[in-house]
Amino acid sequence: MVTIKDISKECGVSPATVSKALNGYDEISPETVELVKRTASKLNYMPNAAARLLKTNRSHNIGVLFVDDTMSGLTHEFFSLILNSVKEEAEANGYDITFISNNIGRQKMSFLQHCKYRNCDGVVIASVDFQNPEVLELVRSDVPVVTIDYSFDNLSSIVSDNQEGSYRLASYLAEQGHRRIAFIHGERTLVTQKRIRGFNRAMQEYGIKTPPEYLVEARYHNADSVRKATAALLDLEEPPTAIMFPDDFSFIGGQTEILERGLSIPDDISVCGYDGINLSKILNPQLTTWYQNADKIGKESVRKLVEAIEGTSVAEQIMVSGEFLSGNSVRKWESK
Amino acid sequence: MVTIKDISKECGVSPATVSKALNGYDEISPETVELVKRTASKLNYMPNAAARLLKTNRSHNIGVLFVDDTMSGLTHEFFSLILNSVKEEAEANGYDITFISNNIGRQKMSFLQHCKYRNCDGVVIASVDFQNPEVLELVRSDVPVVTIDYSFDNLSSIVSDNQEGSYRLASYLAEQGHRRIAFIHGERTLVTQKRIRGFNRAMQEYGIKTPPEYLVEARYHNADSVRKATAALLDLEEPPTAIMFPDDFSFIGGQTEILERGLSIPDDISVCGYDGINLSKILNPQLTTWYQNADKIGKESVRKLVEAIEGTSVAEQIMVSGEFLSGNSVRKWESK
DNA sequence: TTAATTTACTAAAACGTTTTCGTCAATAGA
DNA sequence: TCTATTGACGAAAACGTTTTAGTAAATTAA
Repeated sequence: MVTIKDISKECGVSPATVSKALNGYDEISPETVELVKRTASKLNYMPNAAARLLKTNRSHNIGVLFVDDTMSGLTHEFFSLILNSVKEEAEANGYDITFISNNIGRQKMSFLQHCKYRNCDGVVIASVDFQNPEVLELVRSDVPVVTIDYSFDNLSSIVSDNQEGSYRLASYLAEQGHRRIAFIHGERTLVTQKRIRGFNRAMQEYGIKTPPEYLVEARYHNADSVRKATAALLDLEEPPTAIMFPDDFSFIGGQTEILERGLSIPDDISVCGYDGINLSKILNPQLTTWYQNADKIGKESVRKLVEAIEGTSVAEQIMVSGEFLSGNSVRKWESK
Repeated sequence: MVTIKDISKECGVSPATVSKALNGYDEISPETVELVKRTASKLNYMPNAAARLLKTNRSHNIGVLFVDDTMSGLTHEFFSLILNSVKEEAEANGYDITFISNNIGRQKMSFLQHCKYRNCDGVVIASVDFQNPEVLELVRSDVPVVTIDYSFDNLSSIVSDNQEGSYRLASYLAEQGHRRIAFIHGERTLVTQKRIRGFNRAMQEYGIKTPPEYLVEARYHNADSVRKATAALLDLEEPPTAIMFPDDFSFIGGQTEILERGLSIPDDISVCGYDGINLSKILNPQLTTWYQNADKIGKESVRKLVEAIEGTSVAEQIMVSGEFLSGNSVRKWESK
């Protein structure tokens, strides 16, 4: 391993000078800087992140806390997209990312402990149970934190405009003439509440009375659970003519149920999803859905986090807007 | 930050003793060990990974090198599954994972340099271009490496049984009476070659002559490209009665083409995928496919890597077997 | 000319561990 | 009883950086 000392010997200057030359201090003469940099690259020098961290207390590492137990974290396309975007933006800023978990080796440690252990400069939190005591401990600690789709006081957060999304989808269905619109929503998180609010607002604006049976809970990203919810809706005496699904992926569960009953989309029943992931575009029929800008969500959260780490950033709640994606899964409904 | 010194003061012993007590050296009396451990947890002590690394040269960090440019790395369900499994097995062994990239901050650095910078104890490589000079540099370096689905001499590798997979799928189609079987395969990587070999072997065993047009190249995980390949097959004078697709996800592209031509699966045409990801199970009709044990692939690669890091492991090529997943996408074909 | 400032550099401490080599007492062996 | 061994611990160096507080020479100011 080639160290600063090797360079200092090769150049005939002190290690301190090498360090300063490499880090752009202005008290080193241009010729020395030049010499040091050249020999550094000649020797293929790489600074040792650990040694640097030990002195500076900056690891250039940001922690990522995504889903704990539900397991669908890395395989959930929407979150994969966010993760990917977080990774890229972090790297662009000179940071690596570390997954924060709470069982490393045989030793149980809390999320916060894991962060301290790895000296994370900050953490991006998404898709976890925000009531979890360990998450709260982390949030309230001195580690800079940015949350996605959930907001704490005094902390920056990036939220997708969930209310707008479901509002627009529901409005669209109403505009197409549907009056019996059901909404299969996910578990009752904050995100879900926003979406329900958006749905309700649309219903109200179009003067549509929605029977309570039309609002049914299922599990995000879970085709089975959504299939059952769909079945329940289709079994109603007055089944809906349009269904809004919790997300694009789980919609496929509903689709299965619909097709197996000999119904067709969109002739017999109109549907829309949520997320606007790749999958939604290649399904047949192409799914009408709401695109969430995962890329922007990821980038913005890293941007805010780096601000929080490096400077004095003021806590801010950033709303990332989405986009209506029209497919072929909704048809005009003629009122009788 | 609470350090070993704090504990040593609290206990009235030297830092050396604390370190030894905490790390289970046998030269410390049981009472002292007990005392040290108790005060450590009382003070909520966490060792500083960087300081430890500096002395021991072990970061307890393993690098993960997945896809560079193609971008479909984290959003590719199959690789997500491997990544997830790698992460879990790593954590179970006391390691964190770090994504290896070659542009961190504004500074361009090679994969190897990134590994050195972060002091990765070892690296798992998958789904990259194994001819890439930077990848080769890493592979040939002194950093322990395990590769997935590609083998180098003197290095451990974990490979999925690709030949067997496509052999079994093709055989199944033949057994169902199909004689015009096409294979849309991915880019010509080693994996693809194995799959083609498996396919050919089955054709040979069943005495089926496959015209060259029946073997067509498309891009993995790319619905568009696969759709075009499908169109080409259906445009043939003698179109196939069964098509094997490169993977479950991209099959959807083919499905779109098939449905748009008014054909139905499996009545008019039989299909099968590859991977056996979640998606394949919820599609309608359920896809006949080959399940690759991503979980095992991930776990085994970490197991071998940890062996390579910690002890003297002998380089070994581990074959992970898959499983035939029968769906409803193939029908018996009556020969005329 | 002398004093003050600037320029370009260095010595050395520090970050939090681990580990080698002692040391000193207590115990065992002869 | 005297020596050899064992047990339990500590001092201090080391890992590779960064950074503070210098210092000596060169330059400028008075």
